[in-house]
Amino acid sequence: MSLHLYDSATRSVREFVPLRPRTASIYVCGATVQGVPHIGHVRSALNYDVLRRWLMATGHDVTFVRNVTDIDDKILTKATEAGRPWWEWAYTHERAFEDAYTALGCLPPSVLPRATGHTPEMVALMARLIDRGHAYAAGGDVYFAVATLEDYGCLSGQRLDEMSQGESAASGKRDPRDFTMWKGAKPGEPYWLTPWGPGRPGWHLECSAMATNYLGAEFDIHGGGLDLIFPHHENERAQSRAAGDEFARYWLHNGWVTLSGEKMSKSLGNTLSIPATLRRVRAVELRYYLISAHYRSAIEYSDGALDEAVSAYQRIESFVHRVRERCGVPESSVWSAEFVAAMDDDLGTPAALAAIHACVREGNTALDAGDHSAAVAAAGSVRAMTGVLGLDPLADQWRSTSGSDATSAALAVLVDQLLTDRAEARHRRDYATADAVRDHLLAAGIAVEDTPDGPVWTVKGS
RNA sequence: GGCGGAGUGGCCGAGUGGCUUAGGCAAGGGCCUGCAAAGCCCUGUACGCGGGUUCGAUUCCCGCCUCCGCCUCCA
Repeated sequence: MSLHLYDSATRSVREFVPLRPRTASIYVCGATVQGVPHIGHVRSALNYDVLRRWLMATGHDVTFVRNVTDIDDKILTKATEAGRPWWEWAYTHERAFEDAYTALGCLPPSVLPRATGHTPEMVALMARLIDRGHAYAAGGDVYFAVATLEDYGCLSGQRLDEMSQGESAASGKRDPRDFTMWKGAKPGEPYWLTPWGPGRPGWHLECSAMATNYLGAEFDIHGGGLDLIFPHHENERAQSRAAGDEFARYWLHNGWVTLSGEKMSKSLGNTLSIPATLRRVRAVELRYYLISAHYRSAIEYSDGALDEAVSAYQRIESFVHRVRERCGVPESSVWSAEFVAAMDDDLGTPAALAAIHACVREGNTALDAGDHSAAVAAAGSVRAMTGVLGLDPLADQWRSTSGSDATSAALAVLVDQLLTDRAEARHRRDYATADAVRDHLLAAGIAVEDTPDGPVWTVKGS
């Protein structure tokens, strides 16, 4: 079995065969940086991060492009409302998105292109399309003529004759279904110069131009949220195919995070921001929650479900920590066959997590039996598998930043002294004193457990 | 109107024509422990409704109900 992925274009699971062996090129639609990131945005990024990590783990050299849409109607509108320059508004939110992705453990992209930095490529693409008769300039705008592309609509399953009529009057469209590739400048708006007049990029054009600029005319995987299939991805595909590019070979789309049964979206205002969520749970726990459902399923967010995910993750984490305290740091080792099969089956993270939990149970049993080598082996596997998902409890990413090595060492001396006192109290059966020490430490955030190897203490949340 | 997705045990959430019918969380019982904690073992007996196909359907087919998404702002 090798990696199989569900391809939205063919509506089927297909074996992933990269264009060039042992490599993978991925383009993911990033955010329009108009506001604060919410957990739906992060879920999307997380899914492609898991895809990327699995490809890397299985020996692929991955080029991963995630764009930033930093010029758009909403950015201009919101910046104006806030009385700030549009570029400051965009960059502020770009930083907020990058901070969220980084906090959740997403690997940085190979390149993070901004729309505003790629207008020459967009102009070149429009020129090719106009030459080929697929696009036309009118009234300062440039439009794509959808009727000129025979299979327009095939990605999303839309039929041209069934499509509603789009924005109507006052534009220079020849056909109301044509979409805007380039918007002519209005007074006071930023603009870039083109042979057809000053203006700014339309949303679809920028992704076609940037994807092919960095990945070539044909590349492996194009990803994004389910709502991007139409019109965004349909139009990207239309532009690039009409220009003669092969474009994406596999189209992946992730499901929603819904809130109160509705899609979380900017326009509905029912969003749950990342900064707010991270005040409640740790980033790694949120990551576990968002990965615990299959990427194509909808997640109906609830505080209760998030709490359950926190407990589930802590079970894994606590096993690895117990092994570390009692047997030394387990080195990342091998994946189980079940884990590999799950990941290869369209990134089956639920089954992959089940494989991890099976390994945790085996390891706990070994630890209880005093079989340290089996426990270390299990913990090594757990580290390897959680590592692929970006959830390794001992990864640097998730290390507590609360203290330096020096303060940790100082703390250890003090705690060990208290535990020595407690051991002496227990030895003379003075359990009241022994329990008082334990309660005292617990109140300070230090949990003490008695094990066959002696007492083990951990700082909560480390 | 067109296109698409979903309804699973107390909760989250996979999956499958029957076989051991994931996994986690929560609950109850047990083991372990001075007591805890953690862990381990056991228990619940689920697939929206009505038909059909089949030896057998939660899984396939038909109809119905409910919910959700997209149809040029959206991860």
